[in-house]
Amino acid sequence: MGVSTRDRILDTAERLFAEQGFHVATLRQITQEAGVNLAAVNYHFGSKQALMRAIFKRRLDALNAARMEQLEGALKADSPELEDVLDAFVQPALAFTRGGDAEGQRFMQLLLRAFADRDTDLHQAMRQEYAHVMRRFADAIGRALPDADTERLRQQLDFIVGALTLTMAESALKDTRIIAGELVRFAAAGLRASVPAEAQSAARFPMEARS
Amino acid sequence: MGVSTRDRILDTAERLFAEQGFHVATLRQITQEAGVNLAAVNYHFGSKQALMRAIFKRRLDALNAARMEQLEGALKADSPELEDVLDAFVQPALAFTRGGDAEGQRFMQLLLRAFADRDTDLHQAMRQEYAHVMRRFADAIGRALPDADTERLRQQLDFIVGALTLTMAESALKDTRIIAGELVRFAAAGLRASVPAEAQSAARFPMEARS
DNA sequence: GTAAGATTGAAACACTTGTTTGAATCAGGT
DNA sequence: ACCTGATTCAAACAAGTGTTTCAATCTTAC
Repeated sequence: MGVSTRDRILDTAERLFAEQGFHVATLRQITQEAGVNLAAVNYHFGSKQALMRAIFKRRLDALNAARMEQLEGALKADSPELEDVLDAFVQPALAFTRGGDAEGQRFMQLLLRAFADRDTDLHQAMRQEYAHVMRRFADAIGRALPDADTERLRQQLDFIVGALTLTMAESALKDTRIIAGELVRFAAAGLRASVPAEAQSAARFPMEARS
Repeated sequence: MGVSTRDRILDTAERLFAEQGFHVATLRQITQEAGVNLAAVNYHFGSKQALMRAIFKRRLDALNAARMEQLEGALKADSPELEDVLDAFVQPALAFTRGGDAEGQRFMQLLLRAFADRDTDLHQAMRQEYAHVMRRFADAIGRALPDADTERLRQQLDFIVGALTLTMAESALKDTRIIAGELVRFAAAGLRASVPAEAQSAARFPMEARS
């Protein structure tokens, strides 16, 4: 049978929130395009805000789970490869749903809006859910680059999040895969450059003291 | 003498739009905090939308002008230094107004919202104004890295825009200067990595330290 | 089959929004 | 002083918002 009312609302609202923003997309538009009654949103979710939270939770949980799973694979090795760690962060962002890349990009647009909306509870909730995963990835990158400064890694991870979110949300759909690969290379070089050159060579050739 | 009604509206609306977003900040709140009459907005600007456009024009013109001026200085040299070009892009973003960094950060928040608002005329206008400057910077980076692929440079510049906009909009105010420096280093390494190694060493020693 | 609960439906509610109006006030020139 | 246009002001307007209400309908279990 057809999808439940609840799911139809979730899908349609996600699309319209991403396209138009939370305050521009109205409940009347959402319920009309979803083919459900206006009151259904308040019945199933309680409020428009709660609907937004439900949308976010559904996607963010899936995204984080996919990231953690791929990260675990990358960390199997004794000294994980930096590019594999970055792949685990970037790749799931564009194909973490059964619906293919389109849904992934749509959620990136939503995520970008959430980043822009400081001082909202949604922003806080997202940052909080993000924080856990970010810490794990910062640790993983630290294992791939043992001599890097941890605090700086955290900072640079924010750069990567910004580059990923904005380019994924904005780029043409067909380019996302290529862009993801480019971003991994770009970020890997940026991260490696922050490790002091002496430390890198000193680790490999401990006897050689360079000026 | 007090500031004109028009300017008071401009300043207050810019702050509230950045803090709360275009649709959440109401004309009644703006005019009340600015200490002017409600109808003053429509009298001086025509509409709420037109007010937003005026705010954007004022800042974006100033930002672009500051960037182009600093870029011109960096391009004085025969072979411009990559870090100087990136500085010309990043530094004006956080201190391009007489009011200091706070206004700069506030506009970065506004810019982030504009990026998130695809399909609006404001987004289109911003991208269009941005496009010109971006092309100039892509060219300048191309001069600093003669063997780099132009198309890829354009792409990587988008990474930098994303990293800059999101981190500047989000970070604590006092950290912006440090972050800007970090971003320049991070981006320079990422850009250099996309140039084939053989081409690099053939050109010169690219790793020379920078203060 | 029928009672109980979950879900849908149409309508109304209370409120806020951006905008417009027309009179009152101000500024500057002659 | 006086006129003319620019600006400010309080009030109203029309439209749209999220939410609530309560009856109608559909599900499910006994």
